[in-house]
Amino acid sequence: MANETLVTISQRTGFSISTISRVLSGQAERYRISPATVQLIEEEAKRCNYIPNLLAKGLTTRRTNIIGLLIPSVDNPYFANIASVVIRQAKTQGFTTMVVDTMENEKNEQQDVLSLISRKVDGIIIVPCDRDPAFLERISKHNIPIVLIDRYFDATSLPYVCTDNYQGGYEATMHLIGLGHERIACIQGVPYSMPNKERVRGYREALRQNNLEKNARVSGEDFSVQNGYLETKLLLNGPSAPTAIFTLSNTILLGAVKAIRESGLRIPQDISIISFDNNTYLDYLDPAVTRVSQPTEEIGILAVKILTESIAGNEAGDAQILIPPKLIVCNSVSRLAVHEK
Amino acid sequence: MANETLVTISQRTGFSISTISRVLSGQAERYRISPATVQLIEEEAKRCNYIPNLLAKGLTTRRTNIIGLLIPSVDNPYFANIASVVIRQAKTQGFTTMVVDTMENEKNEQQDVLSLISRKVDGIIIVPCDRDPAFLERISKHNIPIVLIDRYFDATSLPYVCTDNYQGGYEATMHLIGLGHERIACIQGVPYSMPNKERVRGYREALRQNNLEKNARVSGEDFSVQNGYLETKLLLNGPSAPTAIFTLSNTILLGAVKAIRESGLRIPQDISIISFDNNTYLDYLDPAVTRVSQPTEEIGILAVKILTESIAGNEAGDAQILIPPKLIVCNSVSRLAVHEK
DNA sequence: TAAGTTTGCACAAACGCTTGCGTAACGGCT
DNA sequence: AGCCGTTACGCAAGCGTTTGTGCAAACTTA
Repeated sequence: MANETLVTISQRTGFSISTISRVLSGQAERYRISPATVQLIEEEAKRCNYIPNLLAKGLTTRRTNIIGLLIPSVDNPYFANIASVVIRQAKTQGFTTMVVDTMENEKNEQQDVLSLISRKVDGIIIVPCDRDPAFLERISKHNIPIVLIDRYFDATSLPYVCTDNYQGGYEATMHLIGLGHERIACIQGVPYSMPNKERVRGYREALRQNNLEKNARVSGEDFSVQNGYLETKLLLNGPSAPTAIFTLSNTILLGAVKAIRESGLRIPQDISIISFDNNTYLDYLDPAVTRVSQPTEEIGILAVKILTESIAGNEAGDAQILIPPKLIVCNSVSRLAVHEK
Repeated sequence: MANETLVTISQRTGFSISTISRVLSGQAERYRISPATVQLIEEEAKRCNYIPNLLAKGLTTRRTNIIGLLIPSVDNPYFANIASVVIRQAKTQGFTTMVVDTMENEKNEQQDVLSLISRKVDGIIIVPCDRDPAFLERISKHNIPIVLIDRYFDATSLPYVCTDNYQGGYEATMHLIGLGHERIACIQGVPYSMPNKERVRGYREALRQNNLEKNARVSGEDFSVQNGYLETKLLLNGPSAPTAIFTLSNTILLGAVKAIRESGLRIPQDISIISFDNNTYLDYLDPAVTRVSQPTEEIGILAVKILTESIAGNEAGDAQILIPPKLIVCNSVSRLAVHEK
């Protein structure tokens, strides 16, 4: 009872394989198969639980309706969220998604991309962790569409959909300044990564516009809880401690919160904090954390849209899109009285 | 430069397709291909960037080295974590994972399973959301291995790897009782789901062993924040409010915390709380939440192991395994003085 | 009724790979 | 010289589809 194929149905109904194929793939009228025949074949297919072999179909049609999604860590809620959106959105377009976890390792990334190509995915959506676009650009020439998300490269023609990290950094900092803060420290993640660079650029620009550039303090080296913790310790114990800290990711935030609590300081009375990345739990911290929320939903949806268009041959494929983030204001930032400055 | 195949390599090297195939799939010595030939072919393959077509390979070998993973919600950190483990573990065994989000919908689930079978996955790991195992059992007869995780069915021979939810419910409740609590309310999720039933059973058994069964109070109807919020409101405003609340999931917990805060009560001084599910953020709530942590790592690893064994033909395939959870003690439960009882 | 048109389907090649079997060439042995 | 065992590879079938083309039979039309 296991493997029904077009052949077995053909034998049992007496029609040729091609007729069966056309009926079962909805091409009946295009090939003028009579309604009677169609019904016979469809009934038999149903009866014997025919399941088409998509490998064979893919081999001949050169289309698999699979898109590959590569992300650095499925375990990170931010990426999991994006994956969730992409999977759902792809499904509405008739695509199945293969999710690969590159573990933030460029070696893995290259290997995984090749593996997906081997599997003949129709297109690839990727959060690149390589510093160099060369590999992906080469792949892209192989006429397989690629869309970058969350991170992009400086001088590349690869299409991307990302948060406008510059604006996020800028708005967060302006928010702090607007409430009277002047000594604002920024704890960053991986310094060379594009999102990080842009966030820092926004931070600096906001300071500059308010003649505070001399107060700029950027430290930190990766997107880890540990990093947030250590850098915060240093800030709190150093000279002229900041009145506010801007953490560039949710992980860094957690480390910062831990360090602040250990020091006995209260948020926001003694020190204010603002962060990048959104998360349900941030509403349940005490106090709820003011943050820059990235438009994951829009990113996922747009990426799929661009990719599927490109797969369909419509060259909307070279879109390079930045989506503005949203500032979610909660209670982790205090308004400073003038004398406190 | 696009599509190199065995044929093109064959033409350029002058060797037959079969020879190329055997060399490139490491079967060279088994078929006594001379070292000189091997080197020639391998060099040419490298030079022209040959990428094997796994569709074709799958068609002939009837093995794809893909496993399908179906989970109810990629967006839920608990499931995302499991997915992460499965993907990583599967990769070490040479398998790629196709992740599908069933959105907690049994109709989707069936459709998704069929789709994966169409794609000729070698096996399936699934968090079932159907109440009835009939469909999966039928599929399983189709000689495609299936392993259930996180949830299982009562009277089925399908292999599974799950948390020992009974023990989790029992230990959490015993922990509360041990600290002097006697009025312990339990807010549950979907009542008929196996994990929920088992957790409640453990809760009741702990009460019973301490002659507190008359105090048992189980309410709630699904694993949502909303549910946790509403049920907690009811509990706090009802007669003889509990001294402790046991929430059966992280989502329910969040709702409960919100309700408690709104009521002005303090945790744990005024009311204690303990929850199911682990999450980094729980350490950063104030206070950090005492919780029953599910062994996601072990579940994922074991599930992959059982599945791959079964795929390999070794009938370790009918394992049914419960793994004990771990109690993580934080500060959300107070010790009650005797007179407070 | 002959010629032309339409209807309804079958043939067979192709997709890229694996694999059982066959066999030519060569060397060693008697 | 004849026989045999290796060595080193090639042949061709088959996996389950799709799809361009071909072709009888039926139906029109004049």
